[in-house]
Amino acid sequence: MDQRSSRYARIFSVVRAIPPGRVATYGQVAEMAGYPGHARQVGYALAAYDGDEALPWQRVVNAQGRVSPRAEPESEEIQRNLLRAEGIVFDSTGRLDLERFRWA
DNA sequence: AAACTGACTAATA
DNA sequence: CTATTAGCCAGTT
Repeated sequence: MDQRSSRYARIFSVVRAIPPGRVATYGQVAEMAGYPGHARQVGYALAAYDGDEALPWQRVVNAQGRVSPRAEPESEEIQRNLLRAEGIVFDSTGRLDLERFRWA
């Protein structure tokens, strides 16, 4: 993907702005990017991410404070690993405290 | 051009 | 707690 999709560009911009040790929900990113209600589009944007540019995609979780399942089952563990390394704590059910870690 | 497919969410039952 | 419904949009077939 490239600049053709201005939507994606703005979404990535917001994701890149999430500070370490914090997380944001898809809906939150969409809203901050200027697309309220387009939470799904945020997920699609990340799914289309090649890996070229630096992007902390792991800091984006769903509204339940959980890592959304995707094609690769192992990537879920990778994501939680990255977040734990930043100080995020998951409970026994694999859920994190949004009230505490959510990026305002 | 039409149909399918997904890293989502909030509301309702 | 699970299931269903409806909004949303871009890339692929």
